[in-house]
Amino acid sequence: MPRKAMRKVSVPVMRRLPVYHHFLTELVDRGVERVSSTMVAHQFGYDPIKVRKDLALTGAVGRPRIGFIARDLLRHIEAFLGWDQTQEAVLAGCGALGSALLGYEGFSQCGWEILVAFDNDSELVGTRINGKPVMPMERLAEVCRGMNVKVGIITAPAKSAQKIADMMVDAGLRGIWNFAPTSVQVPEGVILQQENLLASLTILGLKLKCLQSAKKTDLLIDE
Amino acid sequence: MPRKAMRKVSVPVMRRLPVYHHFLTELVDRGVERVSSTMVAHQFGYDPIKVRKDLALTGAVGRPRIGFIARDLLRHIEAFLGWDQTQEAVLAGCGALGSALLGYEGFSQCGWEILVAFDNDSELVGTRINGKPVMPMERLAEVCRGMNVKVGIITAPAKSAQKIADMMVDAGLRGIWNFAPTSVQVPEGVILQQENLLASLTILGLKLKCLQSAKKTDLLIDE
DNA sequence: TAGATTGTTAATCGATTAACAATC
DNA sequence: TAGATTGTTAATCGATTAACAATC
Repeated sequence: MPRKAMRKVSVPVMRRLPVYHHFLTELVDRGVERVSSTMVAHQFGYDPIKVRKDLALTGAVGRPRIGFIARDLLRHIEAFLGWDQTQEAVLAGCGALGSALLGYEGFSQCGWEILVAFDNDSELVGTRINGKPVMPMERLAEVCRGMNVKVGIITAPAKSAQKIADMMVDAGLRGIWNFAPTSVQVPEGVILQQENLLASLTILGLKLKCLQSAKKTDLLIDE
Repeated sequence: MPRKAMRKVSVPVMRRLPVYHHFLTELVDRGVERVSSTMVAHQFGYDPIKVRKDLALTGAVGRPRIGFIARDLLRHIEAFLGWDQTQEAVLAGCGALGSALLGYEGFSQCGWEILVAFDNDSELVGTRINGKPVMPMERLAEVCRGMNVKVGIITAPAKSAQKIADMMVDAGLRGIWNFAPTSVQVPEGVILQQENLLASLTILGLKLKCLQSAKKTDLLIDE
């Protein structure tokens, strides 16, 4: 096992690494064997030094003048992001968004698998959505404990989000990914990842407005 | 019209304001009339000074000892985020995720409306999904120009994302919100907002791993 | 070799946090 | 009034950027 550097990892870095990974995968698929930080940086308009530091975090080692071996770099990023290990989750709320996530093929790319979905709708319970069994909400704790799952995804309406989060915490889940457009409270020791689609759309709208009328508007910094 | 402060707005601020807005809306619905930065900060575990600065950006003015009038603050946030004006978009790719977005009620909260959806599937063309008409992809440019729409949402598979983005640019769109898990190139002057679900899930996984084995793991900074 | 790229150490820049006067 | 909260100005902290020696 390679010696891991004990360095701090910021959220921005964690957001960039998956993006690099995707780009590198495309390059490898096209037969490219060697990549440089400069090449990656240019693709995304980043500073090459920033990219080099990001990549260094993963433990990948490049060679001066040559750069990185693309496949090797990919493996390092995967190991760093935990994509080389299987991670399991359950999902609560089988509406349109929940169903979409149940069929999202991207998850398997990074080692995640949704094992079971839960819903209160008796029409759905017992069926399968994209191959995943749908069970009644009241079995959540039992199933999660039985399968030793630690992550739950909430794709239910806003008004039931807190109740579901409470059930998940009671079921021993330690990480919750919330798509419901509402703030949810979890106790200390439980990680809450809030997905905020409205924020993304709002940022797009603001950047656009800024671009269109450069005089009166506020300056926007992009990531 | 209130005098607007010409201050820089960072992406983190733009992400926090919608969250504050949601919380404040809940408070107002419960009959609360006055809120303080401290109250908001406590809800999200933020520094009160940070919240105060964020709120100050919107132009809202509070009173010492009293705080802000909740309704007034909401209006300022809405105006600042552009949520008080109608913004229109089209969507390309009516798969599970696209359909989910077409029915996402959150958009109307912040003034956005998806006018039309596009898809290549002749089974879908001519139907309506959640009330939105589905049209063939080749009509994209014509419809966008006719309706003067400037924002497009890509919810198509990764492999067709670039082609759709090119079509959108050709159709005169100035902002693209891409859900396809692939990097898309757009010319200068077009805003690209990349939605990266895998990054969010990866961050959750990393935080969880960090929490569980605090000794060997790297330090993670949360937002 | 020459030149490009890595990786590290220092400098900059900006966001967050602290300190404090003003005010209701 | 006393005390809490605002808003502003200064200090800190951390991420990004720059500089540069090492190396293939």
